[in-house]
Amino acid sequence: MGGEAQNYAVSFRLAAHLACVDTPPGVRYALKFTLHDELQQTGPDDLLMAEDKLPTRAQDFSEWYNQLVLKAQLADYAPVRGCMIVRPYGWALWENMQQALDRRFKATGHQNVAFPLLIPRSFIDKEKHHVEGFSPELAVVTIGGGEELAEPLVIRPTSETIIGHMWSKWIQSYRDLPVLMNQWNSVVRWELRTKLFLRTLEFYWQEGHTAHATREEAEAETIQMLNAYADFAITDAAIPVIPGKKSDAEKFAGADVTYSIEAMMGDGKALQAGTSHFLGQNFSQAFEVKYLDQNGQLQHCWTTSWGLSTRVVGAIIMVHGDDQGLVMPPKLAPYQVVIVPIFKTDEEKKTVFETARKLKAELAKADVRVTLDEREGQSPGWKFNDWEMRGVPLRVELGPKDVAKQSAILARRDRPGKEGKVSASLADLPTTIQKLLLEIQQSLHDKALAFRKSNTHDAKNYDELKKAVENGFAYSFWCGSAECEAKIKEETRATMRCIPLEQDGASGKCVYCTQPAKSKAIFARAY
RNA sequence: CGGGACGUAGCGCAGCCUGGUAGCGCGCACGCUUGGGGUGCGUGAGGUCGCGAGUUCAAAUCUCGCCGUCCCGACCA
Repeated sequence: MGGEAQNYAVSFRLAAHLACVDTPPGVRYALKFTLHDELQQTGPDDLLMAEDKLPTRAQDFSEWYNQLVLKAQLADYAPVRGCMIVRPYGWALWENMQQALDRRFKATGHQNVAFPLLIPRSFIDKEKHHVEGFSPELAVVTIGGGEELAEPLVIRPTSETIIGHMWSKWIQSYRDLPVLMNQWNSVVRWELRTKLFLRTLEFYWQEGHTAHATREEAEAETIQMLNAYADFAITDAAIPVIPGKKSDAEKFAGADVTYSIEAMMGDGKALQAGTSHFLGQNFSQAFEVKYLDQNGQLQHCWTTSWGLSTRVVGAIIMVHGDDQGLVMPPKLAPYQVVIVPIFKTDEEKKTVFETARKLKAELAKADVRVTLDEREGQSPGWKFNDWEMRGVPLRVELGPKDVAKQSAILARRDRPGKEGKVSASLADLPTTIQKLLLEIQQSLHDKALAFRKSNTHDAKNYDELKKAVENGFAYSFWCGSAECEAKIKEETRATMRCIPLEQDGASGKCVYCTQPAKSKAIFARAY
């Protein structure tokens, strides 16, 4: 049975109760206070009334996240530990992300492919670092068709090996290069500690794989795709990110250099939102991916790989979400606009729906992703809250008074309460809405960037670093030594997130050992 | 893998200590009411009490074992 669901609800109950106490007074919280007062009089059972409220982020960020994913119907726990089921609303968001990314991949000459789920165990063993990195988290198939397999198969944790194997057959000449491929799939890594979207045993992603004739070209590809991810995060997901280089301790097993984009979540923790690896010749040597160059010399290819996963769904939740629930960036939102009809009598219902359906068609025609909430039995107020929780960027409230005036109320999700509401005429609603959506997109990004800035500190010494990573990023000089990095991690639980590619060129003293340091790095506690 | 919590209706819980006909709320279905910020009332459907042994006339309840989930840590491109 759903034991997984029980515990969060236990704490949620408490959380809901505490939320009643902690929430500052205001119009929209009046109900909560009323409930709380009743609770005091009538006993704990009436807490049930508050059960569909979220905990606040300040009170329990982790619980807020867990609840929200389930309540907004983005995903649910699968019957297998650590696995998730992505529900239609969550998958619709992922599909929009896929499209936004796929566009960029195609524009830079990549083609989509599909490699198999099962990989011979021996393939993993061929690249030394890769084995070390992945062995503990492999799922292995040993029986097929009721028979013990001669060679165990692993469920792909990533596809470098099998792709390398095939490339060795396909690539012979410099004329065959570059090879620019990408695949959308899922991979399995046996993680010990899981959280919906952020770390699950199986997760959905894309993995790009490319092979090049020269180191320079492969390095340029690595950076190009890192930039594509950054552009996607900033312009489509409205998430400001820091592109940078990983330390040896944090890089991908098998890569020469790993780059990532790092984002700050609403609790000040860091999340690696995409990675791009320069693999050097590690895999081409292990799998003998070779080509004959213009001079008739046999050369090993230079390869790259890069990936971005459904983890970014988690980032969108944790960056933009507020105490009312999700806030979807308009460019990726499954629904950009929801129309909530308001009526009393059957006659009103008829005219309101007529106008609402017409409006929906017009918006759809203007390429706005719109839904009309035709559910029976729920009051408009209930629907307002429901769609706010689900993060729809813009709500259109349409009632008899509006139809009479040929106008509608627009409510912005990013500006809660009455301030976010304006009246707009029906005639030019599509234009007004398109403009508003762009505004919301921009304001989400700006707000997230302002938040990151205010929680990032140029920590000049170790004490300042310790303080900074309590609830944000420390941006500090680092000498580059693994020892300093390890000590910092051990003593503060903060890891070296990345060395930002953009540096101001100054040099200083390592935040830990005070030895000369040439570049600054981001340190933070991370998901 | 260590520490903690838990598993009873779709969901959240009570019942267990002290064994004796399985309960409450939400949700769901139906009806009325209400509807511009989480309406109110009534009626109704819904459960192998995680699984397996044991003790007992009798087990949701006591004993043992197993399985599973969540949280904290360790671990984690």
